[in-house]
Amino acid sequence: MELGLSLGDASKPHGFLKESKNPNQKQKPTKMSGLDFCMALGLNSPVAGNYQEPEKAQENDDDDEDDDDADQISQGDGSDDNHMQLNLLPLDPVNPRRQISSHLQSLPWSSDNGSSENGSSGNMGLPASRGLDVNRLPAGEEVSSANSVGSPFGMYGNTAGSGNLKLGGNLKRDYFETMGNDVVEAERTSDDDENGLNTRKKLRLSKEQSAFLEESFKEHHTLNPKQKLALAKQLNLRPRQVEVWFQNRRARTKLKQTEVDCEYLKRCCETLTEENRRLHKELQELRALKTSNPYYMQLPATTLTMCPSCERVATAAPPPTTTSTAAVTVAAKSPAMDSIPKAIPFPLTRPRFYPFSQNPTSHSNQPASSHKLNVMEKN
DNA sequence: ACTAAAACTGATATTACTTCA
DNA sequence: AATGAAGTAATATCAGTTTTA
Repeated sequence: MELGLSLGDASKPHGFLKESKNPNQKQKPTKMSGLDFCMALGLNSPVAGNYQEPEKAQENDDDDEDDDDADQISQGDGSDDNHMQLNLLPLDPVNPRRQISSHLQSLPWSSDNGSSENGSSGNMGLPASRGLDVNRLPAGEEVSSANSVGSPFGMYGNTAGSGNLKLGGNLKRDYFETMGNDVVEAERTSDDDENGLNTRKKLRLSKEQSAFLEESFKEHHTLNPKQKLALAKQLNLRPRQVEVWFQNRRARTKLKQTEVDCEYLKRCCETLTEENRRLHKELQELRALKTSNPYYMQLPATTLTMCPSCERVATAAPPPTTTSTAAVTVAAKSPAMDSIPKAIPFPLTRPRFYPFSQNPTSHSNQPASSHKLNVMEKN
């Protein structure tokens, strides 16, 4: 197996990435010239899953513990069996983000790989932390979760899925996160290599981890990079796992909220439907009243009032002393009554003022037909 | 077989930076 | 030299999907 990846390094004849995507960038006197991006790998082993580079990276980490500012990594044991070379960009003093990326690439990859034993720790009885050491990160720099852990060499431990480096889109995330997964994968399946298992293993979070994440989620639904790293370290997880957990947790919250909203809207719909049905019934009563009492519409002015308690329109003549305001004023012989539609379009809103408001309980249980009709004759 | 959850993928928005007119 | 527009890269987040215990 042999993989090569080169950007702009003429000494590496990997032609598939020689040209920049952006034609403009080819014209730029870029700082990358001379030392761009170069990865080369030669593996004689037919089973790439057997690749043990992460452990080597761990050793390298131990040796270079103090070399935090290394901006270039060359990996490889010099043997013919495993060729590794990784030349990365120097730190860009102008662009912090790129500086971060470069710096992170220079971080000891195996910080997450070395100790998988379940040693005790002071963190909630969880295994001893093997996460990324935040103290190694430059102060003030924000680090994305995507590339904060994992070794790029781990990707070569996965023959099934890796090898086709995607360009564009979430290149960096895909690139480093995939490799991060593969690192863990290589770590986890080191015992299963003989089975050729390269499928991803899903880690079930422990109850303690989930509970701690839940508590954190109660405080804030999103994490800044520092919080993410701190949580990851505390829970002995990769920052990517913490990030994914929060993403899924937000999705679950949103889904639940959607269900609640849906239920509420369903109830609203039922209520409105019932009200619509009731109003239709009242309308029929009014029409019946109109036909049964031909003199009714000859009144010069008619005031129909609605009971505030039972919300029905009164249909009987009012006592002479009634002075309530009109809910609906209908001029006699006016086309108003005739203009009441046969079918009331939905939604039908209820009247917002109740002329019986002074004493609504006196007739609240009376049927609509027995209600008093407040008719105020102007003349 | 089903489900919940972990993980992945593609799209999009934002921000910072570089280049160029 | 200053400046704004355009292009690019890095990053975060989300919606949808896949995978797995």
